[in-house]
Amino acid sequence: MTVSRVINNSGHTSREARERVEAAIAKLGYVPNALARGLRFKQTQTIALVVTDITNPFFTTVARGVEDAASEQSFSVMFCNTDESQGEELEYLNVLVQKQTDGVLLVPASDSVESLTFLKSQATPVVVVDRRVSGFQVDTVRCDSEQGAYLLVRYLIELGHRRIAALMGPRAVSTAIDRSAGYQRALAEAGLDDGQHPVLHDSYSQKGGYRMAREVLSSSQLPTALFAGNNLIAVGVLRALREVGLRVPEDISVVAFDDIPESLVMDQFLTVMTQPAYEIGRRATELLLDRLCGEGPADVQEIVLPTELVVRKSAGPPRPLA
Amino acid sequence: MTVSRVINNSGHTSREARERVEAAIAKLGYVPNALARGLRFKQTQTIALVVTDITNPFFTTVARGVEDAASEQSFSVMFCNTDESQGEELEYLNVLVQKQTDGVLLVPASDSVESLTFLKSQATPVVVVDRRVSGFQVDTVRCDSEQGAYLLVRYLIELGHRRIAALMGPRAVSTAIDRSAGYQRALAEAGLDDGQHPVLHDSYSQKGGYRMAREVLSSSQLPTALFAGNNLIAVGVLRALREVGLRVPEDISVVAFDDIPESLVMDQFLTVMTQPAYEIGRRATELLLDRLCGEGPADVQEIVLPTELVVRKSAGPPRPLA
DNA sequence: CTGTTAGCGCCTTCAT
DNA sequence: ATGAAGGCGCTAACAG
Repeated sequence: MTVSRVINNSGHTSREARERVEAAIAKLGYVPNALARGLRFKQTQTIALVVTDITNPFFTTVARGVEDAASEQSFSVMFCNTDESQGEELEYLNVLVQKQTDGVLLVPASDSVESLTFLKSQATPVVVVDRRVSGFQVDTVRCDSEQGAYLLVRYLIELGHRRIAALMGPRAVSTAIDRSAGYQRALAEAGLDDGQHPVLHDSYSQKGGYRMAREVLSSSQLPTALFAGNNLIAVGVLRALREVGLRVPEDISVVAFDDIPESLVMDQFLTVMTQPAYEIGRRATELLLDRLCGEGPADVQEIVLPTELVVRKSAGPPRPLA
Repeated sequence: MTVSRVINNSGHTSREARERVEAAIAKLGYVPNALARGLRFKQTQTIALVVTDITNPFFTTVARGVEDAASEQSFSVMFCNTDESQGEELEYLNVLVQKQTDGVLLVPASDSVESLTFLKSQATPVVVVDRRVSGFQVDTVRCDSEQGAYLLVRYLIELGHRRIAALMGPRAVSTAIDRSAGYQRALAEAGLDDGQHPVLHDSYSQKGGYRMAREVLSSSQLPTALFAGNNLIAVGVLRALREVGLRVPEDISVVAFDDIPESLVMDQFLTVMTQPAYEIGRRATELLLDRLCGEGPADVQEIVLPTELVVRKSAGPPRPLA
C-alpha cells in the first residue's frame, strides 16, 4: 500500500495521498504492527538484560544504564532474573531466542559455556557483563575484580592488619574467584600467606554475609579485618558484628567490593572499591548495539573499566592487642 | 507441516514421524519463531512494566514481584523508565503497543488520562500500579497513601509533636497528594491545622529531600518533626539534618513513607510506613494476566493493600523548649 | 506516483 | 496420519 510509504517516509507519494493517509491514521488510531515488521526484517529492536537479581542495587544501576543507552537508539529492553541458576538462565535464553531478541546482555550465573554456545548456535549476539567466562571468546564489559581486591586488601595491610578474612560470593562465580585471587596476591606480597587466613564462600546476599561473619566470629582466632565480597555481604557482616557488640572500625575493620548508592544511605560509612555500574550497563549496551549494526571493531572486545577505592569510615588501624 | 503438530503436541502424528522431526530439531537446533506465532495469535506472551525510575528500591522490589509472577505463567516482562515524564510515558506506550505487548502495568507519571485513553483505544489491558488516576475507571493495585500518612502523622502527634513539616513528592502525583491529605487530616483531627504547617513539594529523590529540608531549616520557626514523602526524600532529609548538626531523634524527629530494603542498610533506623512492594507487583501482575485470559472479576478492581507502621529510632518526643 | 505480487514463519482448515 | 492452501501485517521489488 501507499500507507507503508507514508509511514516510513520512503519512496514517492503525492501530497494529496499522504494527507489522506495521515488523516485516516489519526482518525482510526492506527499503530503499525512491529511484530509483522520484525518478521519481515528479522529485527525486533529489542535486546535483553539477563541478571542474577535485579534487586541488587549494583544490577539495578547497570539496568538503568542499559535502558538509557538502549532507548537512545530506539531499542527496548527485556529483563530477566536468573537467581544465579544456570537452569533458569538457559530457559530465559531460549524464550529470548524464540522472541527473536536481537541481542543479549548476560551476567552469567556460572562459569559454564553452555549458554554462550547456545546463543552462538542461534547467531544471537551477546555481551557478557560483570563476569568472565573461561574458555570462550566473547565481548565482555566488566571491572578488574582481581586488581580491585588486591588494592583493597593492600589498603588494609597498609593500615597494619595482619589477619584478614575474606567473605566471598559463590565459589563458581568469576567475580568471587577473582576477588579471592586478588586478596591472596596482596597477602602473598606482604608475606602473610600462611594458609591460615579464612576464605569463606556463600551467596551474594545480606544473609550470606551474616552467616559467614557469624562463622568467622566463632573461630578461636579472630581476624582484625574483614573483606566483604560485595555490598550485600557487607551489610550482613555489619549486622552480625553489631549483634556481637563489635564496633567498626574500633574493634574490627570492614571493607567491601561495590558501593551502596548514595541515594539510599544516609551516612556513607563503608570503605569500598566501587565499580561504575551505570557505565558498565551503558558501555555494554553500546557495544552490543554496534555489533547489531555490523559496526564496531572486528575483534572480540574485552572492556575493563576502572574501579575506585573510596576510603570512608569502616576501616582503620587494627586494635592493639589487649 | 507435521512439524507444527509435533511441537505443539496437537493433532495426531505417527510415532515414526514424530521421532524423525524431533531428531531434526535437535540436530538443527531449531527454535520456533515466537514472532510469527504472535502474528497469527495476536498474543505475544509479553507484558510491560512502566515505572518512573527502576533505581528507586520500591520500584525495584515491585519489579521483582512482577517478574516472578509473570514468569510463573510464562510471560516475559519489558521494563521502561519514564523519569516522571508524561511525554516519555506516551512514547513508551506507543512502542509497546506497536510491539503488541499483551498488557501493561503502569505507574502513571502524572494524573493525566491521556495514557489510559490511548491504551483503551488500542484495546490494551492496563493495571495501574501504586498511584491513582482520577476520572478513569481502571484496575488498580496500590496502598492507601492517605490513610498511611494519617496514621504516621498521628503517631507523631501522639508523641507530642505540634509542629510538623511535610516534605512531599511532585505536586501532580497522586501519592504525594494523598499523603499530604492524610497529613492534613491528622493535623485537623488534633486541632493543629492553623495553616502554618509547612508543606513542600519536590521530586521523589534524595536531592529533593535535601533541598526541602534545607528550606524548612532556614525558616524562622523550626518544626519538631519532619514527614518525608518517600524513602529517598528521607535519606536527603537526614543528610541535610546531619549537615546542620541536628541529631535525630533528639533534636528533631523524622518519619517516612516507604521502607529501605533491609538487605541494603545496616541499621534499620528510620521509622516508616511500609508498603508491601513485592506483593503490589505480584498482585498487579496476577490481575493483569487474569484479564488477559478473560478470567477474573467482571468489574473494575481497585485493590488496596495494607501499609504497616514500623516504629524504629528516628522519631521520639519533641525536644523541650530551651 | 501508486498498486500488485510475493514471502517472512506460524497455524487452522480442509482435503487427501 | 499427513499435506496443501491461505492469511496474520508488513514491505521490497516490480509493474503499470
